[in-house]
Amino acid sequence: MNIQKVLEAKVKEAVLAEFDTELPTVEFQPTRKDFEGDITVVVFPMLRFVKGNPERIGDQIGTFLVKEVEAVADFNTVKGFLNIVISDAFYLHFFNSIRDQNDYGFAKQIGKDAVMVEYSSPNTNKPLHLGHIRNNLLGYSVAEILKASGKKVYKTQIINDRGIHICKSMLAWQKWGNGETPRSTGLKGDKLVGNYYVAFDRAYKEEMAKMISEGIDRQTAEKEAPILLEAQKMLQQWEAGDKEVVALWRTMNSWVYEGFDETYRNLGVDFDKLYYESDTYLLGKDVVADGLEKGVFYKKEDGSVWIDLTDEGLDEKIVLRSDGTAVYMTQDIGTAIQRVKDYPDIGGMVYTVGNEQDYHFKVLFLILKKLGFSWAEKLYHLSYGMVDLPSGKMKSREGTVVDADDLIDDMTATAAGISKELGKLEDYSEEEKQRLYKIIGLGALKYFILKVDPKKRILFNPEESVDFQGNTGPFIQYTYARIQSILRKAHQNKVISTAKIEKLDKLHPKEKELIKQLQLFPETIRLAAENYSPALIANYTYDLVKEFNSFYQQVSILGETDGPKKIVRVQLSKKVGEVIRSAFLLLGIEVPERM
RNA sequence: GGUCGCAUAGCUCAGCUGGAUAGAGCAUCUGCCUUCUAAGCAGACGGUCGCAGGUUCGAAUCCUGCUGCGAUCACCA
Repeated sequence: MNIQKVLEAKVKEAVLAEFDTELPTVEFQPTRKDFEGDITVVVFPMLRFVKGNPERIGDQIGTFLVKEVEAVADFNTVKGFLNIVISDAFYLHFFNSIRDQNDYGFAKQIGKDAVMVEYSSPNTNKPLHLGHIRNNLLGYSVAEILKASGKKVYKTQIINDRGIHICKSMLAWQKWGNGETPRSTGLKGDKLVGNYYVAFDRAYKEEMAKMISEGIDRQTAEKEAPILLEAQKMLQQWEAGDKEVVALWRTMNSWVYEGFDETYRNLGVDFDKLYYESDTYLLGKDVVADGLEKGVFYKKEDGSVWIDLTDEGLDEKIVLRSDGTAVYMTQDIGTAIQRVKDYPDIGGMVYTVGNEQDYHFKVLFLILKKLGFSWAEKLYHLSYGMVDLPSGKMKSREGTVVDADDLIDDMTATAAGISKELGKLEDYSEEEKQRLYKIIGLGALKYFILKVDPKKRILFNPEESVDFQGNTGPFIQYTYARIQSILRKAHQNKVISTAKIEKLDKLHPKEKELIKQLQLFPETIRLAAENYSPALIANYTYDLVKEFNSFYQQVSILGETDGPKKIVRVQLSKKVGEVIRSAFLLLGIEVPERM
């Protein structure tokens, strides 16, 4: 039972008994560190209903609570703040109640509705970079958090496997590739294809420069450079099903997929269902026809179809070109509907896409609502800020990107360097070491990205490597490893006991703080799910870990001579370890047994 | 120009539906490894919460205006 709920009822009771007044709500906050107490009732808001001196009101309520509520041991009132001291027995009892819950903090499945979470969704013409990493980590983590909050989740992505971008790579490969393959070059498939995308761009720019020097204006040059026209022609051939073009497209995409799979595997993300744009790009047109009949859309004289969103403070938006072909919006409408057809239990969707597309999703969701789909109310654009470099935006064509694979390797190498310096793992095999370095390196990277509020942009400076000390993934992993070390020793010394210690003289203040922090875990998961924010989980875990390290420093665990106390401390350490592990699982970060 | 987002310590970030003296980490400086892992702990230093108004008993938090940064406003994706 939640202590705050109990107190809320009792405070209301107290006010009714003492002042003959009914309170609508009671405001609580955790007691600040500088005061004695665990939970604080703010008296000020009551003054609207109860006349009098806040300090005296607080005292009266406090006296009532001490008398009526077993868990309330003491209180003090400072100005308008009634600080309530909760008994050690209550915390100990609470701890015992969660001690054996393996899935502590995770909600049971609520309702039948599933959520589909889309993330990653790359173009297939170039390798993944740091921006994609943020996207993947966010999407994956939010999916896990939603699961932990009791939702059924389908992870998905739509792979942008067709369009002018891939034709550019294909064309360049055709021209200058000499039949190169990942196998013949030893290059990762996505890297190989990406190189040709860059090669295309270089040639394109050269042609433009030449045209401009011949007196053609820039705009015309941009549109009419021969190589671009050639790529556009290739796209038309693809759409017409030209055998040779389609075969090349298949081959090059398959190279890219192999590369992507490797990166996803390294990153530790996965998907339940893949959608390909080549399958979905024609979807949505029939829906537009429906919407026309319903009057959601209207047709202009030239035959193009639009929606008027000026009433909602937006613009008019095209949903079908005058030649009857689909635009991006059309596809997205069709794809959303297709997904619900594929998974009828979907009650909502989350789109993990950068904030540059805020407007697009606002419009998309509005259209789907206007079309009357029940699930349209539960669509969420998980919009996140760009990852910028000190030099500005990352641009793949200009080679100013932080490559995903390289970054993962760098982080692993840094972890290896630090680890070797500390030299605590001499008895590990080389294989075990490599595995550990990767866990730590990835832990540093993932935590670095996920601890920041998704909507804020991230500045990544490749010169300054990501920290491994302080508020970082490795710090938290280190604490976990420390706990495991204690548990191993406790096991050897047979201090592990399943006995529930219900009575102790007194909890150490640090023990009490730890239990209080543990208590917050379920609520933190709920909040993180509600706000689609892994950052809340990261911050929670950091606070927990800081509290534990302080406890570890001040209080002897295995050195404690009092038997029951020692058992509680070991059990508490174990539980903290479990919560760290659970929380990090939600962030997609592994924890090591040693480091 | 219209719309949306962001602005907190030198740097990177917390700060829940408004509540007590605005918190961490990094960096700088002090201590602490013959006791459970020093990737740690304890402490010092560091703030006009972008600016100006407003609402309120009370504002970093809510409202308005302004400034700065970013994004977006295609029969592109």
